[in-house]
Amino acid sequence: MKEIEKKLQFRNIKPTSMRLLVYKVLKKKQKAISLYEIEQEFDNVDRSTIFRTLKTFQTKYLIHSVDDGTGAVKYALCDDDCTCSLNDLHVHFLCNKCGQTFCFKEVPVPIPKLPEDFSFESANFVVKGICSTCK
Amino acid sequence: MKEIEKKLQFRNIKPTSMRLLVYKVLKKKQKAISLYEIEQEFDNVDRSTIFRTLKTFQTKYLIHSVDDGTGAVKYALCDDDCTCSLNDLHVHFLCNKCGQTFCFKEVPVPIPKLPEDFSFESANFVVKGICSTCK
DNA sequence: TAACTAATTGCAATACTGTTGCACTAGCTT
DNA sequence: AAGCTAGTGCAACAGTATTGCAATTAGTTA
Ligand SMILES: [Mn+2]
Ligand SMILES: [Mn+2]
Ligand SMILES: [Zn+2]
Ligand SMILES: [Zn+2]
Repeated sequence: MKEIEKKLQFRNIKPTSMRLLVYKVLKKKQKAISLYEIEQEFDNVDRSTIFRTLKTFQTKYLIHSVDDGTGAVKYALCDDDCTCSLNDLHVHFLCNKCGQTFCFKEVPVPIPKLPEDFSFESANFVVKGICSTCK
Repeated sequence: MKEIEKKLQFRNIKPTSMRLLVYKVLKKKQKAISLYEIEQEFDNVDRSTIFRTLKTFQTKYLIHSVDDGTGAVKYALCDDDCTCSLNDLHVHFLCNKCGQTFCFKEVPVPIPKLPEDFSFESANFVVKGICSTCK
């Protein structure tokens, strides 16, 4: 338990009870999940509180977000040493069957050759298909 | 002018005046643009009509869509021989400065090696940076 | 041509996600 | 204890996408 508090403190986030709860949900899921999904995990927690918690987490590089095209942004825990820079970019996978979104942290985003004078700053690469469970 | 009508008919789309107008806007822009941007090009055209026009176009592979993370889906013309299959997938580029979204039709989406038992069906690859104009 | 039919369009209402203002509270500091 | 600050809850709002339904148009048949 202290474990989680340390993780937050390491990222300069005051470990309030709400934040610990949200963190635990993200930890438990081990996937990228939406604000709505997090909300469903609780009985009486306000959406905007979760929303602001996620913003805080993201600013401090505790989590990153993915837009998988389903309409809702999804969030997942970063690795301990993540700074959400180019090196930390990885491929995400949306299962067309179950709708779950996976972090493929071991699959880096390939950097394609761009036309002259277009610079690369970041990227969102979402692969869609069928996941191993739904196969 | 007949030119455009033929393009629509070739895709089995009845070339109504609304549809010709929407097509012409997409043609003129030569970029991926949102429903809202298309709406702005006209004085008195209903949003839902444009919306349904785009759905029709997309179903018939006349256009494809990109979710670039800006909140609004963007649409761009397909090539004549496009069937929106794996071969037709290409990289899109969102300029962080001007917000415009470009189709890089000559840059195919790289297919990364996925973990065991995850299948590839399609992908959305959006690169973000500064475009050649904003540079 | 008149009547009939199906597709298209316009208008209004709604859903869904994300975002903000503001008041209240809990916890820390002096 | 009083004051200060970050965090929280509630409600309202914004932006985009989507739908129901009635009105219109285009095409077809008698
Ligand atoms: Mn991830
Ligand atoms: Mn494109
Ligand atoms: Zn699945
Ligand atoms: Zn630009």
